[in-house]
Amino acid sequence: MPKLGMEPIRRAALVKATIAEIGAAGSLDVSVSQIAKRAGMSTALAHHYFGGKNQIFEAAMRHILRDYSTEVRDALATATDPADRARAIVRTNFAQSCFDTATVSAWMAFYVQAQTNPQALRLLRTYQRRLRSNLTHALRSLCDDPHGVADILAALIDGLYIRAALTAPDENPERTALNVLTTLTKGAA
Amino acid sequence: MPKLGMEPIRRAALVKATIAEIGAAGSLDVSVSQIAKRAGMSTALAHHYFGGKNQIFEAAMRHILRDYSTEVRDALATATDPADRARAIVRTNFAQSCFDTATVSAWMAFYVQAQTNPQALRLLRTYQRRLRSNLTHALRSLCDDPHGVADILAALIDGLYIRAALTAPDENPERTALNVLTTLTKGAA
Amino acid sequence: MPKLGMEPIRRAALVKATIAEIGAAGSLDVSVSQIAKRAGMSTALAHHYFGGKNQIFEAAMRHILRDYSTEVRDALATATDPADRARAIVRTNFAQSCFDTATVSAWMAFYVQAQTNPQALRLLRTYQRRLRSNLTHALRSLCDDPHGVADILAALIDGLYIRAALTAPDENPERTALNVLTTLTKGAA
Amino acid sequence: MPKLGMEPIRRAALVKATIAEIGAAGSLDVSVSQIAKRAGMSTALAHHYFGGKNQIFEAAMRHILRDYSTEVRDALATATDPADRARAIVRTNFAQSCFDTATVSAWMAFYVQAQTNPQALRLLRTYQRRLRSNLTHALRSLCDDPHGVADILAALIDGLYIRAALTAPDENPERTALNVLTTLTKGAA
DNA sequence: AATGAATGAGTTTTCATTCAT
DNA sequence: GATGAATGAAAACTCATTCAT
Repeated sequence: MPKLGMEPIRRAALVKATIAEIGAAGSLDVSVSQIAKRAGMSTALAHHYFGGKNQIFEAAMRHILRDYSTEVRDALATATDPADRARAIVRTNFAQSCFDTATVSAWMAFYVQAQTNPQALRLLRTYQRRLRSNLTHALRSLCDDPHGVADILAALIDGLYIRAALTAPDENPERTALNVLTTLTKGAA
Repeated sequence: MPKLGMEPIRRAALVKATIAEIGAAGSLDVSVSQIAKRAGMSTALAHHYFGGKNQIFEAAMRHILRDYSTEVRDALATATDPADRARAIVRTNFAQSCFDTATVSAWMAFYVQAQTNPQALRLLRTYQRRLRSNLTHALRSLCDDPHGVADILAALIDGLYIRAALTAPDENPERTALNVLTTLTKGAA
Repeated sequence: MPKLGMEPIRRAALVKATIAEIGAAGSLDVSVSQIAKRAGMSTALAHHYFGGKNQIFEAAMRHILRDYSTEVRDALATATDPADRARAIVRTNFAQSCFDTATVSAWMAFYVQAQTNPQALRLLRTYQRRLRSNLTHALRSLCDDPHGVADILAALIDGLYIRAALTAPDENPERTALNVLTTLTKGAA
Repeated sequence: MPKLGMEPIRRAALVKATIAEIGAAGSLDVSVSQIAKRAGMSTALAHHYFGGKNQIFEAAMRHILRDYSTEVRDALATATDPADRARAIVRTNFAQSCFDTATVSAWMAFYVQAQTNPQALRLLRTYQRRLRSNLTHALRSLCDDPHGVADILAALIDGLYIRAALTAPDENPERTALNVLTTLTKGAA
């Protein structure tokens, strides 16, 4: 009895398995074989549904970004005023989920991939554009140069994140970022 | 044709070739075979002089960090007052040499490696400690909380660097960083 | 051309090829590549089915021991009284099949491997335990110290085998062993 | 100042190192590089003095056999009557020195090599001929068939040695062999 | 007498991918 | 829809051997 409509289920399973394996390996050095095994299917099927290893990875990356976007949107939805919106964006970027081994690995892999894989570069740009746009919007009424301050905060968030994720897990990057937010908005936030 | 004392020459050639290959590949997915060929020798000799692939990579990473450290030291040597020292540090981090394809790739590879390779993590920490220490020292007389400001600036530098290197080559990260430096030191810088 | 259920076929082919190669080489200095070629498949497939070189060897060793055990069992089945059983055991150990080049090589390789490979040591011990137990059982009613005589006969069999296999192919080790058997059982056998 | 007459010193050092390495490895899987390092010289020199790996091994084998022969000769020299001579030969074959890891490994390696290396086969035959001849001589006045009994004892010694060396280090092979000697000489020994 | 330099050929092992069923 | 079978290509690494010095 051939099952119908398996495609989305299989694809989701593979994406999930890919992220898990990346997390376990700490890098993209993960074989299709490992992914397929974790997803409970043959490598041939993985290829059938995605066409190749790169496409599996791309789907996983997209998935991670989509998750991230959803979290940001949810956080923004509960915020009541501009200052709150700005703080919510900052907080989302340092939520526990962002420090999952798999997420960290995927993020670092993004940076590597972006140098050679146009698809990955596009995704990374999408993320950065969205972050900047969200921040600019929130800062509009809080300071004179929302664009400029958004650029600063966005870079600061990335820099603090890398340090916290890789080399300084004990620090409190969220507080630091919020402090800078306050400073750059002259307390308006 | 000198036949003795080849070891340092070969090692240097391999390190140089490694960095070049990393730059060309945009990642650490580079084989000893490629490196050895570019360095003009057999893979056997590469293994003979370094013992293994990892050690070749480590030597290359150390080389990059040493170059970076030298540039910082030189820049600091020409600075005349604290504010100048702080600005010099910032500028060095956005010098042209930092945006060589090979350097960018190595830097991103660092982030990936740091998650699983203790040696790489140690090197990354060394870099970050040094940057923070240099900044703190320069900021001592320029603001109330030199440690805190140094942390912010260090993270900001990393974040701006990644963006400039990967996704926004046209912007002027140096100016942005210098502006923040001025703001956080209340113009004292 | 059957395409399913190849695993047992391939494994058997590899074991057979391994024994043949060991025989041809006269030692365990045999590459997976040689084995796979003789078995008519790629090295990748050999690894796929066995996991690694050591496991291929282990399977081959087990196969040889299993063959030997079968021969002993068959010989014992046709014996009618204790004395006959004892003589059957001795004869089996000097049967033509024991002097196949491949078998001899595998046996000598066993001795070498036993020094460092616990798996090989275990197999060797299994063989020796079985031989001793079979002999003891057969000798029970034939002499006062079946255990002691079994130990002597077992060692004698091994010693005579090595000499016949390696350095004295013309002698008649079987007769010598049977003579000792007669002497030590005071003619009861 | 080129040293003269180094050849015998170097050769002896290499032979000693070879035996030590074989003992450490438990097999002949020992590289010239390891041997040369242990002997304190370059691989090139090892080749210079011996011509190749096989010749180094052969020299090591010859050395082991020479040592063994010396021990037998010394033991025979102190014996006073035929029975004592026979017992001395047996004892020498189970002396502590015969159970050194290196000696055991070399001995097992002999068996393997004898199958393909004529040189090794010749050495092995020399050992066996000598053992048989020594035993026959000692047994001449102790039993009716000294040749036959010598063959039995020689094989028994080898068989007991292998078992003691590889799989049953706790047993007392010497006593067993001496018992058989007594039996086969009807107590004359 | 001695060695550092160098390599070609070979080792085991892994993997993305294809295909017949 | 799903998979076992199969492989070519490549990876890292090792080693006996040669040669110029």
